[in-house]
Amino acid sequence: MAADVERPVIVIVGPTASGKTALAIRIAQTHDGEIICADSRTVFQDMNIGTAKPDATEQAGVPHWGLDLCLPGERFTAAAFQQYANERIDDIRSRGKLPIVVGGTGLYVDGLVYEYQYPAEPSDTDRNKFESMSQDELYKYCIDNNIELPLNDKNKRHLVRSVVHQHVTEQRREHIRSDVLMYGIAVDKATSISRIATRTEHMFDDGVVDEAKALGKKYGWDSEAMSGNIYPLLHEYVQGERSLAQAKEAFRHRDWQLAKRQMTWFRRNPEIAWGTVADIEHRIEQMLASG
RNA sequence: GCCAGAGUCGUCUAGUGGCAAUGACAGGAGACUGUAAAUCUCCCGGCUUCGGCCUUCGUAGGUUCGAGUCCUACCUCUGGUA
Repeated sequence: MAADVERPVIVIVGPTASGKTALAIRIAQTHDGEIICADSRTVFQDMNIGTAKPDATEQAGVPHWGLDLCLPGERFTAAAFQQYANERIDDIRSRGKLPIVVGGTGLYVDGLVYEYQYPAEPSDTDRNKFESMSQDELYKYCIDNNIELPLNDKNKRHLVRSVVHQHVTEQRREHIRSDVLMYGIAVDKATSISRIATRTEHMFDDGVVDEAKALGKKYGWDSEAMSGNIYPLLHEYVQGERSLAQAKEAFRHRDWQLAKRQMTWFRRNPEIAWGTVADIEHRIEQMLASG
């Protein structure tokens, strides 16, 4: 047991299309590892091509966790991910394997790595009540009930949080799990854009459009899970509001914007060791060899 | 050739005498603790001792205290027409 605890949790982050998955798989293959995906979209079943979820052959025999955990339309939260990931880590270690967390969802990664203390969740009806209120109403509710406003009081989701967990203020990122090693894949703009372009073509060839159509039909285009970057524009394409070329262009653009937002999140994290895929692979190899 | 209309910040766009000039998109920075590929905040002509200063709305003139807005000419584009 003690020996297991010594094994680090390797966390690999990076923007979309940076090559994290392939890197993680290589590490896992050579070091008897198992992958936990920290991704808020691949948790959904049926969303495969559009989320760049690795399929069975791509997984190359490496166990992947965190995929297909729920149905689009179901609620899957950062807190749920934290709990799930911790269970997986414990399980993987108990079997003597190396846990590798791979993620593009900053909140999921932070929740796990900084051990966010999620306050007790109120009943669904309470939460639903507040979520059905408008931003203005929530703002007023805070004022009227003397509830501390969030930093960003125009952000509905943050307002809901303030109302639901009145006055709960957390210590922000004060400590990090001691058993975690974080690596970030740094990609320059030109490379990122060209990788995204290539992947976009592959996704269209693989049938993202048909997949999106099926998803729209089955779960509704307005489903929260379908709010992800690419689906609204695919919806427009399916309805004939834009040409294939325009759809692809918009697709690449949205993906690139996502990549930038992801980087904004990761950049602030001082624990991340940045480098190219080769750099990181090398460093991880060395660390594992000496450790 | 003539008649009409149009030329505004990277793009589209508001603006008919008080404007560094509307909105959107793009771009940049940032936030983020229960759906985060979400949602939201700030910046976005230049300079600034932050009070301002300078340069801008096709080009060149003109009228006016004052012009993106009015007048003249020219250039370009779009419709119409011997």
